[in-house]
Amino acid sequence: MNPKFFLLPEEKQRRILNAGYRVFSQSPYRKSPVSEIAEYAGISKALLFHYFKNKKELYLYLWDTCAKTTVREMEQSGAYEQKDLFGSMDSGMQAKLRLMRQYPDMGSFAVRAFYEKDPEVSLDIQSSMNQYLAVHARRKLQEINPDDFIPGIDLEMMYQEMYWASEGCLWEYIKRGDYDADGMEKDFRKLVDFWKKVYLRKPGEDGSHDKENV
Amino acid sequence: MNPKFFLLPEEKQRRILNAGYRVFSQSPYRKSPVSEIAEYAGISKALLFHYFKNKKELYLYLWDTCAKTTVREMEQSGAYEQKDLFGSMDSGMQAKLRLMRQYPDMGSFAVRAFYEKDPEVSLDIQSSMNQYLAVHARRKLQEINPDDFIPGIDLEMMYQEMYWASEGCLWEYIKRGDYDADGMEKDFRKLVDFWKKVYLRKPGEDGSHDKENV
DNA sequence: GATTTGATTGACCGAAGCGGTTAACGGAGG
DNA sequence: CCTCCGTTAACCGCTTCGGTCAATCAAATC
Repeated sequence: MNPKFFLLPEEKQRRILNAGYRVFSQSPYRKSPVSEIAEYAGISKALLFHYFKNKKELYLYLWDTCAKTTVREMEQSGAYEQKDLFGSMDSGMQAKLRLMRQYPDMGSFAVRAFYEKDPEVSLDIQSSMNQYLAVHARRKLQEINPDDFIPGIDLEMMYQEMYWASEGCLWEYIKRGDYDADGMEKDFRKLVDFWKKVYLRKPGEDGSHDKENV
Repeated sequence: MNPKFFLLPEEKQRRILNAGYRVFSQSPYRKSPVSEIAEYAGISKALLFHYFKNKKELYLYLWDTCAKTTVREMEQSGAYEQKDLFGSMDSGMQAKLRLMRQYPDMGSFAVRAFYEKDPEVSLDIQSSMNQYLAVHARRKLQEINPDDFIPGIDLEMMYQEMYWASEGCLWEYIKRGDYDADGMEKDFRKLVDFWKKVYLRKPGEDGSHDKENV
């Protein structure tokens, strides 16, 4: 690709990225025309082909940038270091929302690209994905303290359930093309509050040792 | 449309429906070629145009059939009459799974069609949808008995949360193109069991009047 | 003011794909 | 042998595709 792309004003770069995410997230690779991307970005198709030598290079650049941006944002959020489970979920969601505010269609693009079947790009996607997965640390449910939660609860299931609910909540917006990050945040906050009330052990309940009961 | 379509063996009709759901669920209306549908269905494009006079008619027929089939299946499931909240959720999910076994892509098709923007079909979709919504009864959370659940819980939020979690669980399969209805059912069952343990009031807890404590 | 330079684009190319039609095929029934 | 009818390959005119290129234009340089 043409290195002059990086000399463009940041806002113009982002406009091009977002146009690409948008178009590629709505149709499979083969049915996503470059001309449509150029139109969304507000530039001519010829200029887009001036920065990227062909459609495939543009697509793979989008994929790579999307992965890198996500990893960076997640690491900066501190979601991985946090001890508190709810705090870590909150940090993760904050990062997700920050991404969505800058790149509304990046998430949908990532899902679609990950499951893309077109032989022209699928191999490159998969191999670069494996690379990222190798670096990316696995989740770490084992570090939480079971005594914090109501007795007898299946923690694995609880975590799974919380994950599904937050995904379902987000999808509610995404599937109708609504990018209201503030609305999502509000809904998510309500979810977390609800979880805390339901899952966390109430002080003074039949724990083996309740030292704090002021 | 050609009434001879209905004289076709049922399995062939279903193959055509499924081919249509599949293709139209993966790209927007305009980018979903009829030829591809014919290929999936295992017939020639000419024959498809023999049954449906054009692409639009085929699309709207799919939409209409999808709506009718869903409504029928939901009504038969008894999900609307059930008093027990979990029982009603279970019936609903059973119906959903039965549909998915027969028409794997119908759900994705319905979502995509509902949000379709193409002026050639969007008006017809919207107006027929309003028709269905007028008939379809609204949810009825008010009928459940708050005393069955742990005290102080926000029932509205609980219902919302359960809905999101089940949607998120399903989406986990759908987004990766996996139609394993058995797997979905197993996951969903585990969800319901988890909910029952967490949300239902344990006998002997501090209710205002615990008459049953044998 | 003339000239160079580099970003940007309208117009274009051959190829492919689109929705839709038609003439012909082929097998079953009379 | 002919007739019917479900079925299709081949075709049509048109649009759209990925990609190219010569021309445009404004700013920098002389």
